[in-house]
Order: sequence, then C-alpha cells, then structure tokens
Amino acid sequence: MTNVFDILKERGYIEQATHEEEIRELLNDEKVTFYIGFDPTADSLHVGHFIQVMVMMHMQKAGHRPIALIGGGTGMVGDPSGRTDMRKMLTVAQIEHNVSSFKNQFSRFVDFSENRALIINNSDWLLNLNYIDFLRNIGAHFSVNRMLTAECFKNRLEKGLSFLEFNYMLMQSYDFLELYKRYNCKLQLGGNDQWSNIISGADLVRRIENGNAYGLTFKLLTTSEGKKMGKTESGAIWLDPEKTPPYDFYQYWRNVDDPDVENCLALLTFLPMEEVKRLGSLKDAEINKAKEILAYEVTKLVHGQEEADKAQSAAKTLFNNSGDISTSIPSSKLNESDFIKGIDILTLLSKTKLTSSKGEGRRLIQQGGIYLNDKRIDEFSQIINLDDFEDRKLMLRKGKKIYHQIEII
RNA sequence: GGAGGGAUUCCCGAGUUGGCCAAAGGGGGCAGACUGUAAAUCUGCUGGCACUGCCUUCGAAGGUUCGAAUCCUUCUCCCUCCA
Repeated sequence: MTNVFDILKERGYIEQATHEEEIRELLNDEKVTFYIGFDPTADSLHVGHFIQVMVMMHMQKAGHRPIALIGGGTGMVGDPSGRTDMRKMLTVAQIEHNVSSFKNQFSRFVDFSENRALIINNSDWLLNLNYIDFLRNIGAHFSVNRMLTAECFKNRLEKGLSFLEFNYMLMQSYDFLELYKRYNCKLQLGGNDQWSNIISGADLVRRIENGNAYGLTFKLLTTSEGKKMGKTESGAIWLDPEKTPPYDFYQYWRNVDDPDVENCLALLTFLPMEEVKRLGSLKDAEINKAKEILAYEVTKLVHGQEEADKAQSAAKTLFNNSGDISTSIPSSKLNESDFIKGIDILTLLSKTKLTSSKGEGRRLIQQGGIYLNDKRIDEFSQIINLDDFEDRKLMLRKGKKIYHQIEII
C-alpha cells in the first residue's frame, strides 16, 4: 500500500514539514495519532477547514487516528496569525454554540466510532490553568526574542498586538503537549498559517517530554494568483447548507478559474490522480467538463449524493435547458393573492433578495441585467401578475447566472 | 499618567479659508459587450426612497450659523513618543 505521506504529497497538500523523512517513516511503520486544531470562530466549518478535513479522511483511511481538537479554550484568546487586526472577542455562549456545531459537522466526514477518531475540546485543560504554574512550567520554555521573529507576529508588530493574543502560541503549544501525554499524539497538522504555532508545539513536547513530536502543514486553498479561495462578497463558503445552499456551493466550484481546476480536484476530491491530471489538462471549452466534475464531486462529499444530483440537474436545466427543474434552485413561494392585482418588478426583486434595494433593481433594469422567464425586462415600472406564470412558476434571473424561482402557493 | 496625531461612504483614501459635498481617486463589487456558467479586456453603475425632488450619512452627543464632513464644547475609541 502506498504511504499516505506520498499520497498527500502527490495531491499537493503538503507545504512544510518539521522532519520530512522521519514523518514519512513514522506514517509507514505505525498507526499514528495526530491532531488538527479548529478554532470555533463561527457556527459552521467553511471551505478552508474542509481541506483539513480532507486530510483527516486520507489519514484515517490509511489507518491513522485523527483527533479533531476544537479550540473552545484557545478560542477565548484568538489566534493572531494571518490577521492584521485583533479578532473580535467571542462570548463564552457563542463559543459553546460553535463548538457543538463543529462536532456535528465533523461526524459527517470522519468516523468517530470505537475511538477510530477523537473529538476533543481544549477547554478541558486550558480553562482551569493556574497562571503561575503555567508560566513556570510552560512559559519558561519560550523565548520572547524568538517569538517576535516568528512570521505570524511580524506584521502585527507594526499594527499592534495585545498581550492576550501574544499568548496564543503558548496555548496551542500546550495543547500539543497535553495530547501527547494523554493520547500519545505525535503529529500536528494544520494550514500553513499555523507553521509557527506548530513548530513551537513540537518543540515544547521535545523539551519537556523528550518525545518525538512532529509537525506538518498544508497549503492554504488559494487561487493561482495567490488569493484566498472559498470567499465571496457575501462571505465564506460554508459547509452548513443553511448558510450556503448546496446549489450555491455547487456553482462556486463550477465557476473556479481554469488554472485552479486541477488543484481543487486534487485537494477536494478523492478522484485518482491520473484522472485529476487528465481533467486538469483539458483545454479551452473542454475544461468545463472538469469543472462540472469538480463541482459535483465536492458537493457530493459535503452534502451527499442526493443534493449533488439536485444541484447538478438544476444547473443543467438553467444553463443548457436540459434535465429536470429541481427544487434546488433558490426559490420563494408567494401567495396567489399577491399577484392578482399584480406586483411591480422592483418590489418583487427586493422580496426575493435578488436586489438589496429598489434603487439597485432600477439600476440593474436600466442596464439590462434582469430577466423574467428569460426575457429581458426594460421597464422598471413593469407589473408582474398571474399572466406571467407558467404552471404557477416564474423564473427571475439577475445577470447571467443568478436565478430565482417564484412559485405560487 | 504626560505630550502629540487620528476617526470620512463596502475597503483604502482625498476633502477641514463653512455653501459648487451624497462627498475626488483607487480597490472591490454588480451589470452590459465579448466568451466557455473561465480569464483578460472595454463600457456603465455603485447610500435610501414616493428619483428633474425628498430623506439619512463623514466616531458619539450637544452648540454656533440662513447653511457644517468642514467652526466650538464635551465624550468614546485608536495610534505614536515619553514613564
């Protein structure tokens, strides 16, 4: 069987390793308990987290034991890495709520039965630490001089860094130590923005326990231009279908830039690498096929086959006029009475949230960006009534690809 | 604690001899053209509404004035230097 390290490397996950060869051997020789930390800063995981989840799945498949460490304790402090300003402080209640949402989502991807994987909250040990003991036992091993040179603090040195956040690195390092002691966890994985925190953790385990601790970081999901992926204007792409509907989720991947297709396939699907490479090398309009597969596969992993099918057939209907109209197109149901007298288009647009104001609707119509049943609307005084419905349904479109179905009930 | 500097529309950032400021410019975003539901490019738009007009906005609250982002007072927050 192929070493999972090689698989991860081939698929392009790995960015940096503390001891590349040793880690490779370790993963080959024994069942390793490893962990990845997740700070509960929101009530759902997003696409950025998903890449870490993918790694967990790969590792678990190879027989290793993942620990999903939820940062109920570190979340109280806030990680300054990759931030130019201080994070908002979350309330204790918010954090607890987020922790439970995370737990739910993990169990969809990772098998937690019979201790094949663990989910642990670092509040278990962080919340009751004694300040003086902690300083003496842990703090003594950290050099401020060295910490200040760490990448994750550098730009914050110019912008300002609170002492609270400065401690984050110690907290995370201490997590590693605890997990090492409690579960013989030898390896910490994480996004590359965690590199400083990870090496300091491995270092701490080595100093205090004289143990073999390793760290490995993964590429962040970025576009070929280096921009972070998984964000849109309306915010992150969430794994929670309530926050990002499966159809939108599907469309996000359907629309990735050409040069990013191969990378996304490798990182976010389990398709064999030969297939990934073949799809990634398609040229011109052909690459649309690869994008369809990408969108379908990722949606299937995250939301299940049924939702993926729905999203795909909805997309095909809307863009190619083939396939079945499906419930997965964003839609609203309105009362028949609303349309007996008729409702003006601007009001309808804001009702469906397609536009955030009537002014915006007016502008879009002037510019020819609003379509009703595929016919461009050019009067913003247009009244919509029952005659515009076919089979009690009506399709609104904003721009080229944002659809909204209205159904009469 | 002391001395200075700052807070402007989604973001950055002009504007502070009071009216010509819904507020330059850039970024981002949205739409149109071109396309492959891609990128690049070009064009238009980008506070709200009952849209040739009205309303709300320039950290917060008051004040001066016919009129304030611009002047005065108090407050809040941020930054820099000093301890």
